Amino acid sequence: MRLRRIRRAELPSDPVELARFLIGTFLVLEGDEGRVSGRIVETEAYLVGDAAAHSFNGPTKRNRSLFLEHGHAYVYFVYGNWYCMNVSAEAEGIGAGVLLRALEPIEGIELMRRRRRHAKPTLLASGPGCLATAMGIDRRLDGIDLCAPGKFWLGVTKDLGMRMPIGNSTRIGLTKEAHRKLRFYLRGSPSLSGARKLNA
DNA sequence: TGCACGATAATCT
DNA sequence: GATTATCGTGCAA
Repeated sequence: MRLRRIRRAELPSDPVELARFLIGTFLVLEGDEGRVSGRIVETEAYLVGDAAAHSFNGPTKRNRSLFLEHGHAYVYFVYGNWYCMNVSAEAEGIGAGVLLRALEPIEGIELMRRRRRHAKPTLLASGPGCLATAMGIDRRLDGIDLCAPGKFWLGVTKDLGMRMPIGNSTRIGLTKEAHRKLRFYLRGSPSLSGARKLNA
């Protein structure tokens, strides 16, 4: 599969549009242990003025990457055990992001399997914490420009723009703003997280 | 104190 | 097989 780096001008600078756009694109990390990549199949948008968004209360040391120009990585540590990542989703200075929740492993499946132990191949990166573990994403990647030359980037194939069956549901694991339907997923993907009825 | 989580166990169909 | 309950873990507010 031939992947090329995405250009920032191709990325929507609106969280909902970006969340939809990223479905079917690829996340690539050329790490010390090898290259891993996967097709993004599940995302969630976190908006300006959204009480569930990490950026809601303004920039802090932790969340400042959310305020970078769209297309940068925001990596954070949660629940004492896992990392999760967002793609920043607005103009510089505006805090919003798209959480990457699941991807279908493409390259480096053996490496992902080692990191994740016993998971089934399709489920190696099913869930935001699993995704980061399988890919080998950690704090060192926070703030990286995913559109710039480097080892961590967003890729697309020739069929960028092909229509895909994208589903929409409520976001997972929230108490605030739980009713908003800001989760997007590739219908029929075997790698989705979340309850069955959310993936209809 | 409360999480943008995940694994295991318990409790269903 | 599928959904629901519980709990550990470290850090920011």
